[in-house]
Amino acid sequence: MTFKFLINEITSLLNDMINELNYPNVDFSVDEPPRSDLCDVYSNIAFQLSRKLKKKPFDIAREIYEKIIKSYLQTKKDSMISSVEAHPAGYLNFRANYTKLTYETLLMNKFEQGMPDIGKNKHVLIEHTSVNPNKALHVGHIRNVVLGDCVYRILQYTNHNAYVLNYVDDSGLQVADIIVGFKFVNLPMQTDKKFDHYCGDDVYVKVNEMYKQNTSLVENSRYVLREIEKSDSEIAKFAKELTTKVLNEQLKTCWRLKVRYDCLNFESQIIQSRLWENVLQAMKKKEIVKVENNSESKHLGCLVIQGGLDGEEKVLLRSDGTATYIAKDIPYAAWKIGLVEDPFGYYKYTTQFDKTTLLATKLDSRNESNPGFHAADLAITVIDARQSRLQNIISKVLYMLGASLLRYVHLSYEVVTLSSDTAKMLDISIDNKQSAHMSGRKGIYVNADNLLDMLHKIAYEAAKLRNPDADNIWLERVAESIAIAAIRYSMIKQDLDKTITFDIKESLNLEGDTGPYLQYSHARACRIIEKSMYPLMTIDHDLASTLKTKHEIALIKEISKFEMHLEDATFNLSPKSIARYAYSLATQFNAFYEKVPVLHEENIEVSKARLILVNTFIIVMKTSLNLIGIDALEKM
RNA sequence: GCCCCGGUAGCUCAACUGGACAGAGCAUCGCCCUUCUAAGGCGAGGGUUACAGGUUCGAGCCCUGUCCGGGGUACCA
Repeated sequence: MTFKFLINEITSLLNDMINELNYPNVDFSVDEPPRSDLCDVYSNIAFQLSRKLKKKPFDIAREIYEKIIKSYLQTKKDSMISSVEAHPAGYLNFRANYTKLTYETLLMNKFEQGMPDIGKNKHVLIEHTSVNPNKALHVGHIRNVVLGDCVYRILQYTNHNAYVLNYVDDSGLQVADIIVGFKFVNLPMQTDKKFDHYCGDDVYVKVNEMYKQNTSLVENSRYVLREIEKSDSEIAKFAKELTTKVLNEQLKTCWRLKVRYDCLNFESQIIQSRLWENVLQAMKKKEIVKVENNSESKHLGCLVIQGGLDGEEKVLLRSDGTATYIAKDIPYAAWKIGLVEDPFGYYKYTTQFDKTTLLATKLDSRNESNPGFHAADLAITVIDARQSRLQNIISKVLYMLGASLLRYVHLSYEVVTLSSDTAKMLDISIDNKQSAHMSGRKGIYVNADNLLDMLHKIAYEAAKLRNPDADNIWLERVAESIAIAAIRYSMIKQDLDKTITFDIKESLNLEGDTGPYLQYSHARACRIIEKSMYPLMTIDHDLASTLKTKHEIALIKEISKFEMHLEDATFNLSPKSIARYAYSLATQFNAFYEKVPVLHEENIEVSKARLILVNTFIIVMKTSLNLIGIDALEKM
């Protein structure tokens, strides 16, 4: 929060300066420098002015300093700025008033990080996970789940009225495939494996292998697909039973990762509800769709979107009348932003790990109060970049139906692939390629539960080594937290438009730039507070002025930047910003921890001030970790 | 073919959205535990930011072209 004050003060000082000196208006930056030994904040304003004024940047910087800043610093006593330099390179370099910065920053201690109201209670829906209920989650899905959950946490924290939806595609081809496995290949329903693993690892893969030899089986899947859409058919009932069973196992995996939801939306109900008809009517009215009757067209007899993106047609209803994926997604999207009335009823599906209620849609909406999910100001759909084209079509259709383009956001990210080493470990042939794409159909993936189990085991051993006397319940709990931290952090620290090359060996490393490293810095700090003999003080200016070594200032500066990164994460829907901030915060703390004694400091006043610093670090680190769903362990 | 994304140290990735000398982790090699947890810290080596032009006071970032990799372009999702 405080660092932002410094930047704001400099920005307004420079804006006033432009007016006073009658300089032309220019865009200029007020930012952090690449290295902290240069300054705390710099501005490029002299460069921007130099073109219009036809003077050298350094001369302008010096002029600004001499004519404006010098007297500003002399008169403004409560300034966050302590000194300014016109650098020969042309930059204006500012130093912060460290005592003031320290005081303001450590004051946060007092009110435990007040929530910044960025969202103003804006109604936001976040759809993520949405894994076909015919298989278990693999690491590729985890990127989606964790990304969506972190965005939820960040929006929730910044006062958005946010809800999480999980779209259950219970009537698609992938579900049809495993029904074929059970009903036509007669694979057993009974298994010792976790049921989602069994369906994905064995049934789904096996059926897809059989399709290659036995084309009549493919016909069966078409038949199954048509039957599922009739709600009262035997197949439809079986599908419901089957998908519920798989879904429940998938949810266990998500809950294990500390991911929660507000509502399950079943695809089958989107077709069966009036939702589909209403949107269809609206689309017909606006001539967005038509039945293709051109006998030359490859889409003869289908209901198509005209001029989808590049003027190409996109099929909504197949010639046999069944709906394609996008035909269900458009009404769903329209429902999200309230272009249609809510046709659904809601019932309590279950209670989740965090004691919150998970609701699910149902077709009967009589005598029910509506939980108010639909008609959001903003709908965010978390789905990978391969869906970009489809998502763009959906946006365009919503726009043609009268919605603002700003209300539907596709949060896109690149997929997760397996490194060549990992592919080899799994006996996957990749012919000299650098990585392998995962494929549920081919059985090429790293299962999420299995990965968590491996991480848990390693973390357990590591924790036991360090805490030989600890009891088993504690070790289990800590190991689980560490495993989750490792996997969550690894999924969000990269840029969204970069493929994650997943490597098992690397992911099992709990050192360096990892989630456990963040937890460790927090745990270390907690031990200092725990062992302290003094009660925690509130910062005052005298205590603040005792904190002046390099590592203290660096840590204070990093803490003071928390809200800037939170804003960045919120506006850009970017959990990465929080993840990288937390890492940098942890690094600063570890350097401090190494070089600056707290409990062993002889000067009691200094020791007390450092305790406040450590405690503030704990608060900010814990808050940051919560935002990305990592437990702030007090001991590990 | 057309559209989208990527190419930065041996490997995996950053770079505050056009600013100062391109930074971390892993791996390799050194050093630091009678001192608040060594899941840590310090140091060393490692770079023509794929390539060629262009715009700019300034380009890893913007523009054009080329090369390489991935994805999309289904009556699959």
